[in-house]
Amino acid sequence: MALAKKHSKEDVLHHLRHAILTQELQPGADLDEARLSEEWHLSRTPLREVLRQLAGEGFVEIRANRGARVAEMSHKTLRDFFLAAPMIYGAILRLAAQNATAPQIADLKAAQTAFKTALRGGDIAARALANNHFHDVTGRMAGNVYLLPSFQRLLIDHARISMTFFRPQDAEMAENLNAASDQHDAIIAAIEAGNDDAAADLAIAHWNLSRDRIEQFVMPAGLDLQLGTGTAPE
Amino acid sequence: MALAKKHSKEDVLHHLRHAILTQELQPGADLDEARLSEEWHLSRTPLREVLRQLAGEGFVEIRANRGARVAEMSHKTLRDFFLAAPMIYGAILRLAAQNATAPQIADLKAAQTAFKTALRGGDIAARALANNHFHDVTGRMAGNVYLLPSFQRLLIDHARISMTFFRPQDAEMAENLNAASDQHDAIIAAIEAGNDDAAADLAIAHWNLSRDRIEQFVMPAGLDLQLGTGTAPE
DNA sequence: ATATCTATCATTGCATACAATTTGTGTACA
DNA sequence: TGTACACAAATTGTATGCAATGATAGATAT
Repeated sequence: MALAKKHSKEDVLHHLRHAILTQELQPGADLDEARLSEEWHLSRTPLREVLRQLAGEGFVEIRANRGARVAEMSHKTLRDFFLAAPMIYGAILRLAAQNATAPQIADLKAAQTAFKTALRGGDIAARALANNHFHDVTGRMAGNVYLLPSFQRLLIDHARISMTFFRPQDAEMAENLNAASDQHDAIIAAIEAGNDDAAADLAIAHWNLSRDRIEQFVMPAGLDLQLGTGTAPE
Repeated sequence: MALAKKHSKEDVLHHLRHAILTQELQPGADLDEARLSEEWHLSRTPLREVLRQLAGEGFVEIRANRGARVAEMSHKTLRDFFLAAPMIYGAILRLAAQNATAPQIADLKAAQTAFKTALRGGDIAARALANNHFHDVTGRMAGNVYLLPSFQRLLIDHARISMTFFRPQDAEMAENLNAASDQHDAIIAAIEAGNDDAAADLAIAHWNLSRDRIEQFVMPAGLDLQLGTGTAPE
């Protein structure tokens, strides 16, 4: 897996980021320096620096003398998330519509194409990563150094939350995803037209859709069975 | 200066943060690993980790194979700053008013007392640090993990911009500072009363005041002399 | 005189060895 | 049986030496 000698530090960074975004490494998972350094054929010194950098980006948390763990997610996290997301994302998309350059718009379209491909492909992790990349591009379009740090953290947990709350069997959820894809298309159109009001509105709508998806999961319709009986009531 | 063996890593962190906030270390200044490690009696390994951590917090920038520098500030920075600040800070103060606990309010009052003392003391750097601490406390009151990263970056450059654009001789600027102090008092009152609308409004007003102070500096009234003559016109 | 190539120097990056801290386990004693 | 203490093991933190990379200056050729 990890034989390339040259950029192995970057490789670890990318791998860990992906693994955390896709929940291959779950929140709270222990990141052992010694194990990782063996696994990636890298000494502990640069590996510790990688973990420090990931901590700065919000992927992991480091406690003194107690090592690194994948950043936790709690109930409070969800609330904080949906409180902050519409505002930050609205601002990002508004600025993106104002400032996007032609090559950036090309990037965004490519990201959306990849997202649609991933949608058809059915690999949940690939979807989450593609979606993450789409939004990441909008962040760079906005180009505001003060907004970016919060936005990036939102994107991390957006991916993780999606992975947590996604039920592949559910038809309603599939429909929801198609709606999300359509919104991406609308977002691209608004940005390309430089219509910042429309872009900001779409941001809100997009996050509301996410919220609906999660509400479906957190507060499902009650099971139509009584515990311990194994038969439907009445 | 640095003889305590025990927490020297933390010491370096604090020192560098302060030095950067007060512009003792100016934007773009080179941070040499070897020099710092001698100066603080610490080997290069932990010192590099300190620099990595500061990079994550937005104090410094690291370029591969080319070392660390104090984070730059450009013209664009100022624009980005005043674009993002009212929104983020408004949100922070709104949440602070909703969520502040009694001990946090006590902290905030203590911070404001210290700020007033610093105002009278006349040490510009001390003022900037005291002001920074006041706002930092409001950030913790808000307690939203997604908003905090952007807020902290705003605070870093708020301190640095203040240090850059402050003219101690100017009477108008002294008056402006008193107004800022009064706003701090009003902010405390709004938070203590749990009045989130008022807190959010005060946030906007507070940043507008900052903007006025900087506009005075960036766009001063033209000098009443003609270049090259040495005499007043007319 | 200018430009380019090369050799040397300074600085950063990585690996290994060692020290310190924390965690886990066993045992003695109430 | 439960608690406290002490020792052992595992893991993190730090120091130092060496390798690799980028900057600088000098020499040579055009």
